[in-house]
Amino acid sequence: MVVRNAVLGLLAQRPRHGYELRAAFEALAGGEENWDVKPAQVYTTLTRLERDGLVVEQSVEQDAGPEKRIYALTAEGQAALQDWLAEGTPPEHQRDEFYLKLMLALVSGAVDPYRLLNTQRTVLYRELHAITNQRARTDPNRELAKVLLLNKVAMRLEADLRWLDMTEARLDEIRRQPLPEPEARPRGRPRKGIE
Amino acid sequence: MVVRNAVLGLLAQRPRHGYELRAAFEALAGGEENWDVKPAQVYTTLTRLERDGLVVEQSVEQDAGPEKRIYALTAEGQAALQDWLAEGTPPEHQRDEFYLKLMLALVSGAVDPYRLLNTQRTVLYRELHAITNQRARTDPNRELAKVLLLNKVAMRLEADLRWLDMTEARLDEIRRQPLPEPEARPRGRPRKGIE
DNA sequence: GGTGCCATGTAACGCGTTACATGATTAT
DNA sequence: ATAATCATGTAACGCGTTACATGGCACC
Repeated sequence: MVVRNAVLGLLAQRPRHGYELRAAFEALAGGEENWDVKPAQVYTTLTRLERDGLVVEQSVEQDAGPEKRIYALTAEGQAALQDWLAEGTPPEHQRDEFYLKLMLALVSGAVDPYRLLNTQRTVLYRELHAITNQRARTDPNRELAKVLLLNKVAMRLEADLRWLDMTEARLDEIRRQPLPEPEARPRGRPRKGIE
Repeated sequence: MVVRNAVLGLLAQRPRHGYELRAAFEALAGGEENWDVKPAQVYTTLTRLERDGLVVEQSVEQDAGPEKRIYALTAEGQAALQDWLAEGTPPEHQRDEFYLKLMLALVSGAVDPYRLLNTQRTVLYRELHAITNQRARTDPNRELAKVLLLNKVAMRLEADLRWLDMTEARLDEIRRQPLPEPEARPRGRPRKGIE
């Protein structure tokens, strides 16, 4: 969904061909080490967008090199882009992988939960360190956008690290708790009216 | 990937059938309002896990009701689970949707970036408010795990809100900057040796 | 008899990845 | 030559969603 709309946004700026879209996307998203879009995705996305009438193949250029299929936004495409930009962006799912992993470690008993927390702390610290270094090497006068992105990532990592400490302090309490057993719910009794 | 491994974790605790897995997963992950796994995903996941030898169909029970196909972990499945739990969890992609949206608003000129920031601030505040209320209604003695999850989400939202303020303060500077134009790169000249 | 829960699936599609395949141009 | 960049795709698969389909049981 994000890539699809990003393609629309870049075509709103000016018509482009697939290869160019890929490069432009990665430049905006913070470089290929951060968000690597595969060619296959770009071309299939363009095919679907054309099929859905959000984009048209404007022309095929060929100036000393391979042919370039140039796409442009349609009115429908412009509208779709505007809708997407106007919408609020839902805080990308609290489908939290690490939290679940910790819970599964507790119920399955397969690994030591304290080891899990320590491993994760190391991962986050390393990542934070890498991000901080990268930020220090980035010139805020020429690449302010990138610095802002790095700040966002760093702030999230710091929040997650604080959470790890908090959670470790409470871990013994969680272990003493019975974990939720949903199959204990009574059968066949409607429960809608209660809530 | 997460659901797949979560299924392994729940089967490590004890053999279960699909419907039961779904309920158990949602109980662990913080309720269906937070992470809703569709039946289709559970059953297709089980099929693939069985095909890959991580899980076997142990038996088919039928005690006064529909039949239940009960699955159990294999040794391979146990090993796969342990690998997953032992691995660090990569900080789920800095593929940040809102950041990209903001950049696209700037390059496409389709909407006012300040409006974007304000909309997002409202979204995050509302979400934070909802989470805080939910946390206040949750008994930390009976559902400590859920409280911890809510804390994590709240801490991230607070970090994102602080970032929004920071970014708004810098927005005029970003607007004055030329955005990266990757197609300005010279053609056909190798660039690996430079980096 | 209707509603709602228990329990199982299939089909079709979107998004994303990996691997494969082709062919032109340009720098060394 | 050969390596790298420019430029386009197809095929197969995994994950996830929506929609559809089936059937038994329990409660009112």
